[in-house]
Parts: sequence; C-alpha cells; structure tokens
Amino acid sequence: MSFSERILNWYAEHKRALPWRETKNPYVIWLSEIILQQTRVEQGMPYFFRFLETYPNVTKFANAEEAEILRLWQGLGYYSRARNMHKASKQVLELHNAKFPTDYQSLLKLPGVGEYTAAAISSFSSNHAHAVLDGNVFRVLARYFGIEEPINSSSGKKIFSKLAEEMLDRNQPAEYNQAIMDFGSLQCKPKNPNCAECVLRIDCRAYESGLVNVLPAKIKGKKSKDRFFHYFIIEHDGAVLMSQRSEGDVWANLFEFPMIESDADLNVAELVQMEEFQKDFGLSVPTQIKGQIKHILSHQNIYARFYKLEINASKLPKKSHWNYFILEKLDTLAKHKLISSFVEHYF
DNA sequence: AAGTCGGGGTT
DNA sequence: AACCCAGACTT
Repeated sequence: MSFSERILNWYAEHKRALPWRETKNPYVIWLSEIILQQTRVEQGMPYFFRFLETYPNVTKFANAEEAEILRLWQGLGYYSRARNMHKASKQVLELHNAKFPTDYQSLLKLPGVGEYTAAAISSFSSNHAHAVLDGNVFRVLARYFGIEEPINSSSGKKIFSKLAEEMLDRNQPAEYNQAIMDFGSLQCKPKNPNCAECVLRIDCRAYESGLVNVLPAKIKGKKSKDRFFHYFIIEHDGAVLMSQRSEGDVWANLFEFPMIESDADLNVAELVQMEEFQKDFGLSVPTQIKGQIKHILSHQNIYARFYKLEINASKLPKKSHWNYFILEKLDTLAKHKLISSFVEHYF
C-alpha cells in the first residue's frame, strides 16, 4: 500500500472531530488556521468559537475596530496575527468584493497568510492540490524518509517542501492534508511516538535506523535573554494610568502600566535612583505590591515587579502613550498576559 | 540565514 | 529546562 493510502486508512479510523472540519467556508477556515498557527488545538478552540460568533463573516471582521479584535485575541499570543487578520479582511473587501479567495496565489498575498496557511485554506475549502507543511508534516516526512537535514534550515525547507508536494494525494488533497497532520499529531508524536502500532513502520527509515528520537533535526536558536520590568500602579479619581506599548518590541500596541526596564534586578532604593525614574516620577516613593513574577516567553525571561505609586497627577509628564482609564474600562483594553493576570487579582 | 513574535502543554 | 505547537515576517 502506498504512503498516502496508509495515512488515509489510519485517518479514517483515528480522525479528530474538529469544528472547522465541518465547513468549506474559506473565511471560517482562515479564521481557524490563523488561530492555530503555533497554537495547540485545545488552546485555540475557545478563541475560534468566540471569533466566529463575534464576526460571522469577513465583512463584519473588516468593519470591526482593531482594538476590539486585539481584545478578543487577548491571551493567545503572537498578537501580530490579529493585526494582520484585520488588514487581510479589509483586503478581501477591497480586492475580492468581500468574497474570501480560495486560490493559493491570492491567499498568499493576504497579510499573515504564508505557504502553510495558503495551502490549508485552498485545499480544505476547494480541494485544490497544495500540500500543507507544518510541524507535523515535517516530523512525519523526516522520520519516514530518514532525512537528517534540519527542518529549519533553508535547504531543509526546500527539500521538505518538494517532498511534501510529491507525497500529496492529488485525488483527495483536502483529506490527505488533514490526515497527515492528524497522523503527526496523534501517532508520530514528537516524544514517545506510537511506533509499536504504526502503519508506516515497515518502511520507516528512522525506525529502521533507530533515529526516531533524533528526527526531525533542528538548528537550535539563541538562548533566552533576561529582562527586568518595573510596573507602576498610578491611580487618580477611580482611574488608572495605562501605557500603550510601542512597536518593534514584544507585545506591540498592547496596554500595560507605565514601566521602567532595567538590565538587572533592582531593589526599591536602586530603582528610585534611576535617571528615568526621577525624570518621570521625581521623588515619589514606590511601594512594592508583591514579589517578583517570572514570565517566560519563547525567547526571553521577563522578571516583573509591581509597585503602587502615590504621585500628584500634575507632577506627571505628559506622554502620548499614557492615558487614564476608569476601572470599568480597564477590562476593554487588550493587555498581555503579565498585565491581565495582575489586573485580575488586584482590581 | 538568523532573529523576532506569546502562551501553554509535555516530557 | 528543553522542546513543541495546523508559522509568518523582518532584518
């Protein structure tokens, strides 16, 4: 039996029932695919339902405020996905007369839609013959063919991309694409794959050569950097001073409290000596609210401290990214996890 | 080709 | 602590 036949047979028995598999609506599939980029199915599922309910079609999405979309996206991470979705939805209104495209090339032009997502939407919605290549497919192919080229190298991407297209079942691209991803996710897992009962085992090169736990090979990235954030809770007349993060750094455009970053951890005495502190807050003395919180991201470890700061409003500098919000409005702002968690138990 | 962009689960 | 997740984009 061929590779794709075995994958499809396995899929017929083990497929997951996922809500976005019930539709061929490219808008709904796009919604699910963007949400699922680098995101587990279980984590993305509630967001998928929330977005579909709030924006039932691409026109509703395009006409929404970006701030509202970001708030709905809150907690999911990689927030540029939400901003790109808004741009993409507007592009669909203007260039495609509000009819969501299904052809690979048009999809590829949408912000936030890369080769994987274009292949996914075009195949799932219209059964177009484009092979998906995500983390699952990389793993299945690397192991089955015993390819030791790193999957995140330039040459590796070319090799696997070509191979994925060759293996695609062109008679049923949509079904095959779903099948190989489920196979990678449930059967050919990163750790402890179920080789004991695997339809590919008889000619799996990695199994044959004992490389299952080595493949796929990957070039290691840089080590995480440590950053130290000091947040200041400044309240006046039932309103809290919030700051909107700039672009070009983590959590672009999201809201948080005014803060100062330092190269190393500081105690209060060292903090108030910082030039930046004195420039913004003068001789005010911060009162630490709780202990240090460690917030781990893929590429940086953030150590945060929160302080209450009593200061006369007239002594604060005016900054375009600083604004007061009454407590009731605080919930409507899109905040990153570090801040939303704090707000949840503090206010 | 390498770096950046989140949050959470698994091992 | 390391790795990974229905990746895309910038430098």
